[in-house]
Amino acid sequence: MESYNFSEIEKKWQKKWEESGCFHAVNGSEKPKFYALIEFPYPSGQGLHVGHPRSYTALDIVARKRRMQGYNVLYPIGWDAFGLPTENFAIKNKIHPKIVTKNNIANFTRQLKMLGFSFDWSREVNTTDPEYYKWTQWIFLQLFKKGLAYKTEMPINWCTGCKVGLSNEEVVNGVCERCGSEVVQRRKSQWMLRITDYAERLIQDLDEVDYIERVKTQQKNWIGRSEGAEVKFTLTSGDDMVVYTTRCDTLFGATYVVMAPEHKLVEKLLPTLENPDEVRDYITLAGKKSEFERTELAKEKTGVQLKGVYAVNPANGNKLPVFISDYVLVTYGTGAIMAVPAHDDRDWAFAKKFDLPIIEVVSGGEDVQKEPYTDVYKGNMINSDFLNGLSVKEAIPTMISWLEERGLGKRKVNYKLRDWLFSRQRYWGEPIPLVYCEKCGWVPIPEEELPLELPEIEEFEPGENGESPLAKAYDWINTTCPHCGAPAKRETDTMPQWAGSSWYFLRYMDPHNPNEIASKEALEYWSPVDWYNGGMEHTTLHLLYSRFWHKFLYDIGIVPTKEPYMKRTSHGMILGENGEKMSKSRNNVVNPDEVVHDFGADAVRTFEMFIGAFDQSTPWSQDGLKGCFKFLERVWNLQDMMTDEENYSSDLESNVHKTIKKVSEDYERMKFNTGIAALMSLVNDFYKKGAVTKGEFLTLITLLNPVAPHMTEELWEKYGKGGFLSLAPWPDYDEAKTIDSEVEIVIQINGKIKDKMMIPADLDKAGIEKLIGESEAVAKLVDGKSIVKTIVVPGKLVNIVVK
RNA sequence: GCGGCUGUGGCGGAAUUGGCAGACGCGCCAGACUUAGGAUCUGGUGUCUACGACGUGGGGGUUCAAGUCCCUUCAGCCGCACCA
Repeated sequence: MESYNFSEIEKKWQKKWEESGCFHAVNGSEKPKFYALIEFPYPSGQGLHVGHPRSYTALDIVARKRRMQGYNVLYPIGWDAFGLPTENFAIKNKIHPKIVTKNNIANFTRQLKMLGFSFDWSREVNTTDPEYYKWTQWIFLQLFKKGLAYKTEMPINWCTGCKVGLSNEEVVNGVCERCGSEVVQRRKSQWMLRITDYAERLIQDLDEVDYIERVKTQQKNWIGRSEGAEVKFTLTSGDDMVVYTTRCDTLFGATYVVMAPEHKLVEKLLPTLENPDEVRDYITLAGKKSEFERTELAKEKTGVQLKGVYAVNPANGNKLPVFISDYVLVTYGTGAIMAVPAHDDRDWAFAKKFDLPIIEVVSGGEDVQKEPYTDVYKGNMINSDFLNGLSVKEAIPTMISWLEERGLGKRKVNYKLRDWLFSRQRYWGEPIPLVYCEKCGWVPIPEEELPLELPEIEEFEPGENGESPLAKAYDWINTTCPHCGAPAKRETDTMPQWAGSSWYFLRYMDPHNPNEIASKEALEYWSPVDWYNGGMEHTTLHLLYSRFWHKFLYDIGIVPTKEPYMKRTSHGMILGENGEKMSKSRNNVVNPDEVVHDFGADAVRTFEMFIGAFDQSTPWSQDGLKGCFKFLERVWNLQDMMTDEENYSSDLESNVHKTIKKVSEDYERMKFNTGIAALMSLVNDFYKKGAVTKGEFLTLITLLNPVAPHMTEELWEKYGKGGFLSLAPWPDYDEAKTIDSEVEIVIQINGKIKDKMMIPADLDKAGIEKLIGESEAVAKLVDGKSIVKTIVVPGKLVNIVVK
């Protein structure tokens, strides 16, 4: 027997799989479908990270197993290739981003193929391919036509390094998520998508899908639904000021009101105030601060009273002072609040600083002059007129009804979610397919003109004034209005990277269709994605955005399901050997090329699955990888002790059936580490015995195939039943044979283990008790003490409680 | 501050419904085979004051029985962060 030459074997089978097209999914098949999806990678210049194969191998195992179980499996791959790193690299090195992307994709392709994933490469998509982004643009046009895309001037987060507007999500601790430069506020006209219209459905429909709980929680937290009420306060100036509150039960405890500095009413009131200059100064100051600074300085509350005006508390007619303060956000609720310092931390801090009254209206706390009492739904109402004595839970609806009857307020649901900033002043993104005409306004380009391709330009740098690089492509910009024919200009902003990844899973279903996103039949057959695995870092934004687009496509009759993904799981990170996150600066990066070269793809795949619990972060270990390589070698070397016997041997039969069951279940539950451990145990059993039957060996390599496909294909070719092992049937097990006839039970005295005993597995409680009663060993253990009681757990243990 | 996750041998980690803590792997120790071994095979390996006792971050509780359930506390990681 020749030794295990993994590099030769792996090349051989990768070639055979590719040439045969055995992993291609079939449209219009009679078989049941299974659609497994991994997050398509961003082809960065650094090449594959060892984290990528963790996710890809996991779903590869599930996909391969399902294929062997007779499913028509779609396991596709593609490239999320627009985006800033490529563009920045292009600018720095004066290479066209198109070329950079092409090179990076070539490298990623090589690396992915080297790892032997059963991707259907014939369906590869690339978000930067005009034939792909044609449909990204098409979806945008439908959003525009339905009024879900709109342009508005608004303060944006401006990255001083990338010179690009960022969404809130892309600003981390006041700096750009990508380049780390300072982010400042700027006003700019931007395209927005009305994701907020879908907020409620994005929460509600989570009930219909099988996402791991923490993903659902994160989606819900991000959308941030809150139930409360809008309450109208009339000002002494005669104006109405509406506040939003979730605690309208505390209305009697309101001792002042606050508006955001940007609130429209402030501007209006300014001329009538006693202190307009002071107020104006404060507004200017607040406007200069970035959102980060405003939140960063949260400890110290600031604000200015609008002198000369008061707000009338609708509950009791009290006149309350009116403030502006930047602790109130203009973007949430109504941009104005009623302050109840006794029962809100922020209001309390503000009241203390400005020496405002603090009135307790909910009992149950300590002295509210010393600290606010903020527990929700606890305590009873006091100092609150008709609410007195009610619990908080009762008081809220009572107050809302009272307000509604008098036209002073109404029930209101608010969301933290804001509309999606969809414009980027960048070159390397999908052009927004709209034209601005002086007469007609924003006009969509005719669908038959899609794709609107990116113009070829020389300079990709964004302008200092924040203009898109496309603004310099004069020939491209200047066009005619599709509506009236007058001279018009194209939109020069491009779409964010999220755009192409919001619908790519649909394109895989029918990737070469020139007429539609995908054919109706393909969408009907493949939708929804059965199982989507990806990183926790994408569980808020990418998932939310793509669910939003999918719901929109559902609404306009394109896709057949409300939700795109039936099941979502997440993998943990692979850390450096020192337990820290892998990074160049920490010098702990593991290069997939090197480890595959040294130990082979099968060993790397096996190790990445064996390394630890799939959803948990775990450090890399070169020794652990070696151990998995050794395991594969032990499987390979079993050839030497293999007999011709086709059946399982009688002494190991039960073991084999148990292993089939365990491995089948563990792969489905993503407990790959314990599944592989079971295979290792079985191999150890063969070694202990010094023999393995051919039947046992073939079952072993079939179970191992999804994890280590190359080596097992090679062994199947030598000993198996012909064809690809990857397409051979998954082994069955006989439930009856997984059950032992005799089991070992534990004898405990007062909960301490004293002895063990083999008994027939089907013995019931009474039978066991009888057996124990007759046992001399047990009698010795009890030794004259009186038995208080005996607990019998069939098949597990007997606990004798003695005195 | 809010939300979520995690604490188990020297290390990575196992342990359906409370029922033998430490599966499997690494590392380490010993033996076999070897000219040799950073190869391979076999055996051992939680701790201790060791025929017994103690052990799942700490403290308390429920139970015949707790890594698992309850209360409390500490530490670390991740996400959000003035959202009224």
